[in-house]
Amino acid sequence: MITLPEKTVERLCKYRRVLYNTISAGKQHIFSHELANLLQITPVQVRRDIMLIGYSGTLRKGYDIKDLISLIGNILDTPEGQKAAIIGLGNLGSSILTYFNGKRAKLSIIAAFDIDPQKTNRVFGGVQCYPVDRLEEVIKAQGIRLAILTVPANQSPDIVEVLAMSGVKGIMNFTPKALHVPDNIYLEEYDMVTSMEKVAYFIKQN
Amino acid sequence: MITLPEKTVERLCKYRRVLYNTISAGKQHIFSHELANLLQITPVQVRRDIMLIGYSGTLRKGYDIKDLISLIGNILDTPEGQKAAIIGLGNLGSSILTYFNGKRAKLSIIAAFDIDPQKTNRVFGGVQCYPVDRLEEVIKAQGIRLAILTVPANQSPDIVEVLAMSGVKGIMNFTPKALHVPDNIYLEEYDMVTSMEKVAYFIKQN
DNA sequence: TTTTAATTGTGAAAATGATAACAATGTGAA
DNA sequence: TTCACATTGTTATCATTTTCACAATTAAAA
Repeated sequence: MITLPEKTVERLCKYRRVLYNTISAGKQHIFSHELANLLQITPVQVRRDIMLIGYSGTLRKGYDIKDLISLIGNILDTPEGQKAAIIGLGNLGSSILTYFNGKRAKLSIIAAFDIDPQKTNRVFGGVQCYPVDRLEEVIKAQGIRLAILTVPANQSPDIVEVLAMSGVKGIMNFTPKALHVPDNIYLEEYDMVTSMEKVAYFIKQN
Repeated sequence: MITLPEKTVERLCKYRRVLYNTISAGKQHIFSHELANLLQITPVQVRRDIMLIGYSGTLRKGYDIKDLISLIGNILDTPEGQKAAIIGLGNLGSSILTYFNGKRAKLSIIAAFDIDPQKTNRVFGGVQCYPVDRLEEVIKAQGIRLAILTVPANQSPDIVEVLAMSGVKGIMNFTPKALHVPDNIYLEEYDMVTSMEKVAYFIKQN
C-alpha cells in the first residue's frame, strides 16, 4: 500500500470517529456532503480522500458506512493493536494517560516511566510505572513502538536516544523542546504553548 | 501589517523561545544556521521567515538576538497581554491550566469554568473557577478573547455558541469533536487522539 | 419508458509551503 | 590594501494540499 498524505491520514481518523456515531444512529449510507458537514470540511475533500484509499461509493446512495469504517481500520490499525509508552508521569503525563486509554481499541498505553521513586513500581490508571532506567528493557520486552514524551524539556534529548535504541518508531513530543530524531522515527511535535500563541496571533490580526 | 503564513507564525513562537535561552547563555548574535539547528529545520527557512517579518541581519555577524526577540514580540503579543479562559476543569483541563500558566508573559489563563458545583467558586492554580452559566457575563467583563475547550465532547456545540456571543475570537479545541465556528473566530483543533493515530499509521507504514 | 436531478470520481488549476540556487556584500585574513 | 569566503536576502523551483469544474452515471420522478 502506498503511503497516504499526512493530512489525509488525519482526516481518516476523524471520518472513522464520526462514522461510528452515525452508524449507532441507525444510518447505513452517507453522502460526501454529509460527512463533510460533520467535520466542517468540503465534500470534495471527502471524496478525494476516499478516492485515495481506493474505495468507491454508490452513485446517489453514497458510501456504505460499515465498509468505510472497516477499510479505514485496515489502513490505520494493525491487527494486534499498537502499544505505546508514556515517559514522564507528572501532572500533564498522568492526565494524558487517563484521558487517552480506552479511547481507541487498537492503540493503548501499556507502560509508564518516571524517575520519581514515589511513582515508580506503582500502577496508575491501570498502567504499571517503571523507573526510567528500565526504559530499554521494558520497551523491548513488550514490543512497544510508540512513545509519548511528557518529561521536563531538559531531559528529552537523552531519552530520545534510548528510545531509538529500544526500537521505538514514533514519538509524540509534548515537551516544548524541538527534538532531533533519526530518520526512521516519525516525530509529531505537539506543543500546546506554540499553538496557543498562534491562536493569539490570529486573534490579534483579524 | 500583512498576515503571516500560519507555519511562519508557529516557527516565530519557537524562535523566540530558543532565543531567550540563547541570550541567557550570553550570546548577542546568532546565525541562521545556528537557529536552524536548535529547531531542527533548515537555515533557508529561518532566513525566509525573518525576511517575511521585515528584519535584516548583519552580514557575517548574523541576527541581533535582542532585536529579533523584541520584533517577534511586537508581532505576536499585544501590549496589554491576551487573556484566556479554560472551559472544563476535568483531569485534562486542570493539568493544562497548571502546565500553561506562567509559560508566556503576554498570554495567560485568567478564568476557568465548570458545571460541577464541587469545583465552582473555588480557586485552582491561582485561577477562579466559575459556573458555566456565568460564561458570557465573566468573559465580557474580563475582556477574554481566547477560549480553551476541555469539556466532554457532547457539550461543546452549545458552549461555542455562547463563546461566539461573548466576544471570543479564538478557540483551542481539545475535545475530539470537530467544531463549527463562525468565520470571524480562529479555531485550532488540538486533538491528541487523532495525532496519536496518525503517528501509529506512519509507524505501521515504514 | 424517458427525463430530471443528484451525486460520484477525477483531471486541472490554484494556493500554500519548503527547498535550491546564487548574487550581493562586507568581514577578517594576508 | 586586496583577497577569500562566509553569510545574508531573494528569486525561482519544487512539493504538498486544497479547490474548481465537469463528465459520467444512475436513482427516482414523471
